[in-house]
Amino acid sequence: MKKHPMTIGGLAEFSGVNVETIRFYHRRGLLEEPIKPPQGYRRYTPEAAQRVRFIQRAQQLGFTLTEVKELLLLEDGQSCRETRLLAERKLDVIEHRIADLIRMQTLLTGLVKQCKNGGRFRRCPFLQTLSAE
Amino acid sequence: MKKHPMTIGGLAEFSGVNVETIRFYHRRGLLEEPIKPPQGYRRYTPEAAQRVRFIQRAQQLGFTLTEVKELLLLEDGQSCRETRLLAERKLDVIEHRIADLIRMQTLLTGLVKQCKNGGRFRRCPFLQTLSAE
DNA sequence: ATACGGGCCGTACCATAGTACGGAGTCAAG
DNA sequence: CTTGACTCCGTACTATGGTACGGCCCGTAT
Repeated sequence: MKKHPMTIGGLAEFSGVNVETIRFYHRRGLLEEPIKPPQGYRRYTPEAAQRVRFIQRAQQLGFTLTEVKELLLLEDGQSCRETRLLAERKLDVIEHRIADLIRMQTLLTGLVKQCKNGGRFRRCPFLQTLSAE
Repeated sequence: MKKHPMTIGGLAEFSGVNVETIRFYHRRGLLEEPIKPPQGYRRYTPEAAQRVRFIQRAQQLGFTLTEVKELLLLEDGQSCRETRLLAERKLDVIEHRIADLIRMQTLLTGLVKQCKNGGRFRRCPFLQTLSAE
């Protein structure tokens, strides 16, 4: 861990993100701008690094930055019920996405199989399917 | 079916897309611009509608417009082998995406369950997990 | 005291797949 | 022959999650 009134570069490096990403999070209201002397450099406490980690984890779970912002608000209030609702909605979205992808996977697998079986002199079954009436 | 030297609006309506989308496909080189008297209106044959359908189906299978363009080129040559390679690569991507989503789903489901079991007086387990060191 | 690396800021840009806009021209019906 | 709907075109804007740039300022080590 860097010695801790870290500069933006230190925080970025420690968090494994780009400096611009930190600035972007400030703009998006995901990360509070640390107190900073006018015309001076921002100095980050370890809490900022914790916030960034929070954001990264939430993103890994499929939350958009807009939703992460909501989660961060909820975090301050520790509203478990609302948090759960957010998570359940996200779970629905994820389940739909999985179902869509599995449908694609099934169709694609079938088409690829047809291609493999097809002789060199038939039209490509894949392209035929895409073109069909 | 509309009577067929269709205008762009007719094609769009028939295909269930926006007029601007058709124009966008022209710009992207996905749809050939039909012959048209200079200063006149574009007139589309049913082949154009078929192309649009091709694009839509390929998109439903998870191909990006850039890939759809490749598929359209392949279609003209009917190169089954290359088409299959494209499809197999896409299948890989889809499988990875499914695996990622299932990982998210598992984690989220677990966290939601913890929230349900948790009492009113503990910190929200979900938020706690996101914040953890 | 000065060099130089890093931070400051606003703004523009990336990919993706379109959508919207506005002023001018065209086409067809009445 | 006029009206109204449609089309033309280039350009700008949408959402998403950042990345890049450039001119200037700051801070620290030498």
